[in-house]
Amino acid sequence: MSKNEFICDCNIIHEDIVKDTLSKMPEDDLFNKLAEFFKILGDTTRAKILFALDQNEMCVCDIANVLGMSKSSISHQLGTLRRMSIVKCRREGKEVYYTIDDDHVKGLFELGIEHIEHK
Amino acid sequence: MSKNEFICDCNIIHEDIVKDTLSKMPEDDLFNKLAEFFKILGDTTRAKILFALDQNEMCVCDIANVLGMSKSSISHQLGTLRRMSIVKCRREGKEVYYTIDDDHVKGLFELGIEHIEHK
DNA sequence: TTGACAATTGAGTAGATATTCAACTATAAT
DNA sequence: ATTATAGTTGAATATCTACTCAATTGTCAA
Repeated sequence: MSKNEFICDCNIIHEDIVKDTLSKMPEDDLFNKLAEFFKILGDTTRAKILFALDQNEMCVCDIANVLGMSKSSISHQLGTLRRMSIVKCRREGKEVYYTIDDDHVKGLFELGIEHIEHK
Repeated sequence: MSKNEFICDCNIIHEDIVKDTLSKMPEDDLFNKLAEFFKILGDTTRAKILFALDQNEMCVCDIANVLGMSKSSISHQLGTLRRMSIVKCRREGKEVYYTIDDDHVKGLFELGIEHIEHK
């Protein structure tokens, strides 16, 4: 009597396949972290910000102008990217300059573009 | 007088940097497609489904049991994955069997896990 | 110190989306 | 034909999240 019987509304059809798959499934924590990571690029604005920062280090106003969006919305997004350690920033006078702080972002872009081109 | 003046609420601070970045930005369409692609793995349920299907071809009920979720919610997610050509299915009697139909999904998982481990 | 501008932040809002529920289709077995 | 099971689908709901707006902080210059 598996735990799933209380949550799931249907029968197991191939016991062996289900058992095998279950034995290979990583723990929930990994999937949560994975999903959190992919959500980062799963938003047009963040994708643009990161692509732009991959070209040049930039301050908030300049990023806002590149994307044609409000300073506030850009700052909010940069905040979430900062909290996730995807970007880092340094203050220089009145401006705050942002750069990418994660080596895997570029790889993600490349895979994503490959996917789009091959479909 | 750029188009952005009407949308953006702040001044360009480094004209040269902004111009350079703008010249390197791909068109919106690419970012929309990229974001759409990354959203796929940006959800715990879909990430689990795809990981599971990467282990074994499976029917809907078996997937539901592996994840401990309802048949309906799994079917809904499989529907969106199908519409995006990320998975494909074949019917065999009463069951419908799903497999992954995109070569880049595995690469995404690997990059994602790498990111998590190196942080 | 005062004014101006860059940036951040919290609250509120509107739009997106994942799950549930119920109805429905498809197939197989009796 | 009827019944049972696998799967799909649409509508409703509840949650999440991106942006706006307004207020605030930090820094520089006069």
